[in-house]
Amino acid sequence: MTYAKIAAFTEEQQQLARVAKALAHPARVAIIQFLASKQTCISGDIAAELPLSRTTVSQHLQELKALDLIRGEIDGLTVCYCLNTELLKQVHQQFTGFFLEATASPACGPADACAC
Amino acid sequence: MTYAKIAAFTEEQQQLARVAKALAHPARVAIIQFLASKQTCISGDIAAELPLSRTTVSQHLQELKALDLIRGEIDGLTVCYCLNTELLKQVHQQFTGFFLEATASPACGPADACAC
DNA sequence: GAAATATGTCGTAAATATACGACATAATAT
DNA sequence: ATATTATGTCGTATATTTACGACATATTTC
Repeated sequence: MTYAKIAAFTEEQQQLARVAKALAHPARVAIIQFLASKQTCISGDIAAELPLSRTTVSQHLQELKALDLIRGEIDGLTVCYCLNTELLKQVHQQFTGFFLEATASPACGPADACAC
Repeated sequence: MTYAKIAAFTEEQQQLARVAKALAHPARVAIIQFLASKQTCISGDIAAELPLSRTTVSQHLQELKALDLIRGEIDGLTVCYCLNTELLKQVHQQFTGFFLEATASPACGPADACAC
């Protein structure tokens, strides 16, 4: 009965954690950066740019696609991936809200600790 | 020889992924929000606020502490945790840079796909 | 139609993460 | 000194992630 107490948290917390998890591997960060750098939507030869096997890259792509952060359209033989910039903007706002909340309080300084 | 190809990515990508990973579980998001909500730095009775055992919460706290996102000072019997707001601000900027980069290109719209 | 090409899916091995009970430790209280 | 309290650490069971080779599928190209 171990594991998966995730449902006990708020939907907001779960949502933030889900997106954070999508960014929690350098390969997925790199994929998003790569897609952003290309004006045209590049197909799965993304794999050629990364130090990972094609299969593994495909797996990472599916994870990003599952959250709808990226989209893929079949174009003949190749698949054309692109960023869902609308969603990414929403996610950015979500993170910003979280960080503003977290950095609002003075709390403890950089080197010293707190004084409770 | 499987696993851990992480070193092959840039330090920037690894750093972003590391922080994202720290936020990749709702419990850790909740912990940060809880610390932010309290003016005083609350000790480990954070566990009482979360639907998890004390041990598990302690584990999550250690993960956040390992990245220096939170700090803990021993105050007699209790440990006084607090947010490292300075670092959180830096992390916020880092995420903002990433998201701005990712949302800069027009790419594909919300419902339609890309046109390569 | 057959060969080549681009992808996705499946199976699987190894590494990590999650969750918690049982102990160990240290400090306060009695 | 002893009991109580607050924490951390260890061990361990289970779930998930990461990584990749082997196949299956679909689409061009010849």
